[in-house]
Amino acid sequence: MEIEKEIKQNKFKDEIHKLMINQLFTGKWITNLIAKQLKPFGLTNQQYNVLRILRGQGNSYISVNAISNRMIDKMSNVSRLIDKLVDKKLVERKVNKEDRRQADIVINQKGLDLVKAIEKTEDDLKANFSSLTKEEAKQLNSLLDKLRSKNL
Amino acid sequence: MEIEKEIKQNKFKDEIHKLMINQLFTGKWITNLIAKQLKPFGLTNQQYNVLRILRGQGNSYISVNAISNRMIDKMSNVSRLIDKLVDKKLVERKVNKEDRRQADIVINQKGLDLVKAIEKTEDDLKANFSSLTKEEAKQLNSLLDKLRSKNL
DNA sequence: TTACATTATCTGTATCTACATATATTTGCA
DNA sequence: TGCAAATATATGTAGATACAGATAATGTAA
Repeated sequence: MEIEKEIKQNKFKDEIHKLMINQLFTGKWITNLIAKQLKPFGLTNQQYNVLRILRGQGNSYISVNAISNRMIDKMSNVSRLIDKLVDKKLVERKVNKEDRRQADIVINQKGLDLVKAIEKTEDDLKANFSSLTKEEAKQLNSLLDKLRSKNL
Repeated sequence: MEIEKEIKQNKFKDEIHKLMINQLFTGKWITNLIAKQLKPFGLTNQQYNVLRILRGQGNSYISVNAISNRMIDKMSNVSRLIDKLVDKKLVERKVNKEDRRQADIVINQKGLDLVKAIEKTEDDLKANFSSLTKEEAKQLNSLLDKLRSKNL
């Protein structure tokens, strides 16, 4: 549906204004789709994001700060996010030997299994994006990248 | 910056996967820009969204439900959002005469003044989007609309 | 080596959010 | 009419989030 109908607004001040709204709306739309996908697994979007980052590290440990830099949503309290994952016994945390300020985080087998199980539902999620051709998706990606590139 | 660099991920499973991440990231980016714009005025993004919807109604009252339908983020607790705006004396709420279940909301002069003051800072916000031509913005808008249109 | 700045993480707090449920009112129909 | 269903909004609760500041360890320079 066109953004005008989604939020019942029939005119925008200009194309940029419309783009902002459209972008916010679409971002929220995807966030909700993912939240629905994750709900049966008891994970929030951010927790899942962290688990996938950790899986990308394989067996090697990674600091809280490094996780934060890789997150889609670079929020301030990755600590408490890790707390939750530790509580759920999906990841392990220990103090770094060389730098005792630093926490070393690693995903464990239970965490890996969970990520794998969630990925089995990826097709259902992707079905929501079938309206674009691969070429259009590519074009959209490059426009989004360009949008964020301030050339002031 | 390309999304790969923003989140330090050098490959994505496919174009759709990349698009999801890119979209989420860009949505968050805009949300944060707006939050920063609004901070000096003591409003959250959602509160501002409601104020603008109310301004669009002029002097006529509008129900909580109708506000919710027009919001970018159709959250469940518009009631408490209105509470905040009433506390700040920016809007007024009264019971509808014909249907006593319904709350009638209207923006007042202080609310209108605040919206106007915020709009004076719009140019600063828009400067962040100067990297796209009007034509590209249009193209992006139509791709986003198409993205959300499930053709299953 | 001691003091100060820096870095990495954690915690306190207020607020926001999602979800379920409650309350109040109105509608529709037997 | 009277009563169940539907509707509109509000509230309770657990958890998430943003922001400021605390804590602890490390780096650095006199």
